[in-house]
Amino acid sequence: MKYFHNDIEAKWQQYWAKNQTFAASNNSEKPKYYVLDMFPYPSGAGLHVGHPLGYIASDIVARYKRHQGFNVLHPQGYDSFGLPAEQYAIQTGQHPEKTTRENIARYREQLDKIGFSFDWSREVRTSNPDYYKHTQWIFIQLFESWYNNNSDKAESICTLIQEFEKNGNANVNAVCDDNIVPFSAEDWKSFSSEEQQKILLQYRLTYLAETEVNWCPALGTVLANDEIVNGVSERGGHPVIRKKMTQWSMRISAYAERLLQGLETIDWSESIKESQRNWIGKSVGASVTFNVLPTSNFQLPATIEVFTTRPDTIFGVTFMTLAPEHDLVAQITTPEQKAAVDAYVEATAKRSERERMADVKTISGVFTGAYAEHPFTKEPIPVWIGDYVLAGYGTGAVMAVPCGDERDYAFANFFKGTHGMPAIKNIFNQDISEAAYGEKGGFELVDSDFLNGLDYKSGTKKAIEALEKIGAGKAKVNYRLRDAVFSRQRYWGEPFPVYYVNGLPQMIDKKHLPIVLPEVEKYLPTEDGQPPLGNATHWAWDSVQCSVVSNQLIDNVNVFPLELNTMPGWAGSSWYWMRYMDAQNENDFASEDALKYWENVDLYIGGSEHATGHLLYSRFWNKFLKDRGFAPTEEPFKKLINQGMILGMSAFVYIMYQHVQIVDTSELVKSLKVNKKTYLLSKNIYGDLINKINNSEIERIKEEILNEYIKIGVKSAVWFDAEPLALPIHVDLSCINDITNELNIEKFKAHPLYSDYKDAEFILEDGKYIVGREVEKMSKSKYNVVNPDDICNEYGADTLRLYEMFLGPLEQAKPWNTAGITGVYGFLKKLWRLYFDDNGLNITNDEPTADMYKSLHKTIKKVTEDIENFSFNTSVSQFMICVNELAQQKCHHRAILEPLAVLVSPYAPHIAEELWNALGHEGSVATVAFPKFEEKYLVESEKEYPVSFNGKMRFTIKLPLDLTAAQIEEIVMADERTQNQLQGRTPNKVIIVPGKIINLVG
RNA sequence: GCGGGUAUGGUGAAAUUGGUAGACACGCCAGACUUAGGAUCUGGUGCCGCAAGGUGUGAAGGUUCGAGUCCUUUUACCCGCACCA
Repeated sequence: MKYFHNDIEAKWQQYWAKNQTFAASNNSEKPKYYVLDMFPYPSGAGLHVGHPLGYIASDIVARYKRHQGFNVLHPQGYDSFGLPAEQYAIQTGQHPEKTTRENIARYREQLDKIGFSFDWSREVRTSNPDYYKHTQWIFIQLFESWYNNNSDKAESICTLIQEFEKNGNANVNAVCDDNIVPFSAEDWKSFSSEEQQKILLQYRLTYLAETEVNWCPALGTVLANDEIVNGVSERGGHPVIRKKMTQWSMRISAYAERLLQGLETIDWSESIKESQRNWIGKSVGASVTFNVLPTSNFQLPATIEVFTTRPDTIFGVTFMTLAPEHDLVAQITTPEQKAAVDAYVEATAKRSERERMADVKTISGVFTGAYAEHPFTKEPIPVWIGDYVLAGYGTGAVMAVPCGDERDYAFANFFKGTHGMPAIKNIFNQDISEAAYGEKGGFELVDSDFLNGLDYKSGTKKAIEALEKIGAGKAKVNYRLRDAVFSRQRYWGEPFPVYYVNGLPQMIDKKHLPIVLPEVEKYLPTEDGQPPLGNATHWAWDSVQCSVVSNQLIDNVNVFPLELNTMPGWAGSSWYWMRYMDAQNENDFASEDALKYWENVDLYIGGSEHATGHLLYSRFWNKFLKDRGFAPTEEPFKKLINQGMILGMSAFVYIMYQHVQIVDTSELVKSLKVNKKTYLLSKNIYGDLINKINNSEIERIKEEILNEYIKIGVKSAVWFDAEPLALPIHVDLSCINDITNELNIEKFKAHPLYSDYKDAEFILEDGKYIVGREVEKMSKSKYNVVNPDDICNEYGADTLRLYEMFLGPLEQAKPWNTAGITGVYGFLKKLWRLYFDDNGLNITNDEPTADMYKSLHKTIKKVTEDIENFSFNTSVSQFMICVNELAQQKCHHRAILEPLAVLVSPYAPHIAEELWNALGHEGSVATVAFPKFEEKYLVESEKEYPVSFNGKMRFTIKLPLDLTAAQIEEIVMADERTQNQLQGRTPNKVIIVPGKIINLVG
């Protein structure tokens, strides 16, 4: 009986689906285990072999845990709102819902083929109204909450209103907007409802505010900081500019410290934790206020607040610098400097974020003409503006201490001797003639009044105390983490459950959710620049009927306009793991019982590209929901593993055209295109060509080409080698033999992509056309994509699963090479032959030999340890060793092969089910107890000792393990091979570690 | 610049945590069988050398009886962040 993977796999996939084998129960006596994959965005391209890598690993863990007696939750779903479907809709007019649905169907088909043990009854789709109704609800909760620094958690906005009514805002210690105006309880009560709403917006965890946002004109939307990479949009690489807009924001900054501290409690890779720490960007220092001295045009009292990590250098302040966008710039600039300052501010505004970033080395700035007063010395300090100071960090202003800061140093030197730039003050007992002294140690403060003689630590402490005493500053912790912009001017996203009364946002009550995405004719922004939802004709809120009605009914009395923005891509993915716990719940995002039972994710596997975005926002929402009593734990993902990328092996052919540049003996002939013929060079011929090696084929082609030129009238042409002669182009993998790297010329010529080369001449080596190979990222445009469906059809899902694991450590990037797959395929066939011969089942009930038990138990031990350590590649090796040994031992013994079938089932579930059934068992192997390792089968009585001389292994000697070191020494010294090695010498030292090694020194 | 990571045969990689470097595979070489297949099986395969032997984990030092593993210095590549005050 042969191993037919196709029949077996189809059969068991149907069985699992029909019997709901992997449906998790929410009421179980078993301990719970929650294994989660980062759910995919269903793109039109479908899956390639890189995508399932993490899913296979998590599936192995899920299946293993079931064997270990856990109630396992292993769900899957789709992050189905997003830009690509919408861009496609804009181009084709096709509704994104339709393309998304089709893409999901294709994904599902591909996933099913690989035999994952997902509980599909819990599938989620973020674009499904049944799902986003809860996303909208969470948004409302954020709106109805504020962050109380005293309790260090989010609280209902009601508690804030009560406090306002009782005591005004004097005692409120909240994370809120900067420009809070103090008011009393009486004030609050006297405010109109609208005034009260405006004040509350300054405290809410999601708030509407005019802020500087990243606007991407090409995508027609704003983007969050994590959606911008190197100054351009992450999706599509379009430029991004700064723009002031009224947008929804999430007060994630309230959670900065908890997001940072929480990292200490979770089992994530150090690099991801570092990324998050970096993104949060905590710095400890002080805020210092400087009074601005009056000038002819500016008399009002004003202060500049700065943040510094070096309050100890306060006496080194030589000047101050404001960001060009700083609010005070316009007010304090003197008439004499106005023209220069205006010009500079304008020029800076024009430069894109990217230009400003690319151009870090150029120093620029202008003196405002104004002076601030040093808090201690009362000396006037000139105030400059410069674009090296970022408006978005700290207060957008710095106290410049050139002797201790590289950038201040460079700035001071650049403007040295110009109006408004004093000489650098040095407050370190260090030489700063060449560079600033940036270290936080190894110095003593000088010329620093009461700080003289102190170091960084004590100087900082004393400076802060002194600043507090005179009311000019205080200790402060600053975070780089900014509040996250939450509005997108796009169609394909969650609508906000928000309508506007007099421009003030009102939440729609929970019982009217979901607010369903309206139909629009066009997915583009409206002509007057409104987001795509501005095209909807049925998009107004009737606050009496409590339903969405036609825009024509808007009267701003009962019927109001609805929000036109939609939520960003990360809204739906910031809580989805909780929905899986109770995916069918219609009233709540999940029931209390379900949340309490499943708690959080035990193992989360996904790509490292989500290091800052998804993982930070998810932790934020989880913490918020925890504060408000809706989420069970402080951190959502206990352990995180990032799978490495599977890279493609691109193939290349090398084209040589005839339109190369050649030199006429009398004049230069520029890129004459003869265009008669194209040559395709085999890999090594191309190599010879670029290495300028004489090769008769190349010489022949050169001559042919030269002859063509001569035919069109070029006299006595010679080859000009400096020109690029040939270039590589990607060739589709379907046209090559993966093992021999030989091009199938017939297939290549027939391939629609390469019709241009039908008449090309193929320059072969040894009668073959060999393609070049290179490791690159797997992508459609590089024609190096390997489809898992093809692998499943040819070798089977079990082979695919084993091979993906066998490639190397899960977290490491590694190239895919289909050629190697025959190794694991052969292993499965060999495994099969332990159970079956040509006549069918071939199993004996005889007692196995000690060797057979040893092979089995060695494997049980290794595989168990490997799964616990997520070292899946080494278990596959161990399976191979085991099967090789058992084949050698002619093992057909039930007592060995029964546990072996269970052992391989997490990795190769289909064949395991088939073997388990062939052995006479009913039903699925999925929850059969995992074999237990027993030490007794591995106990050895002898050991093959390596015998080394001066650390070099010379021979081995087999000795009983119960010998003492002295006995071993005696036997080894008596051995003639020892005497050969020693040649009469006596070793100075004999090192014997029983059970390990023997080493003779001297 | 800062932070994280990686480096071992022709290739993917292993190494019980300081104890026989290269397990397991791919590829390659040789052979058996054959319905001549990209099947199956056997043996070999780090490099130099006919061999004895030498040499070998990016490089250079060090600790140790013994180092891929620990320490110091250094190089290359990958990933993140980047005028963060």
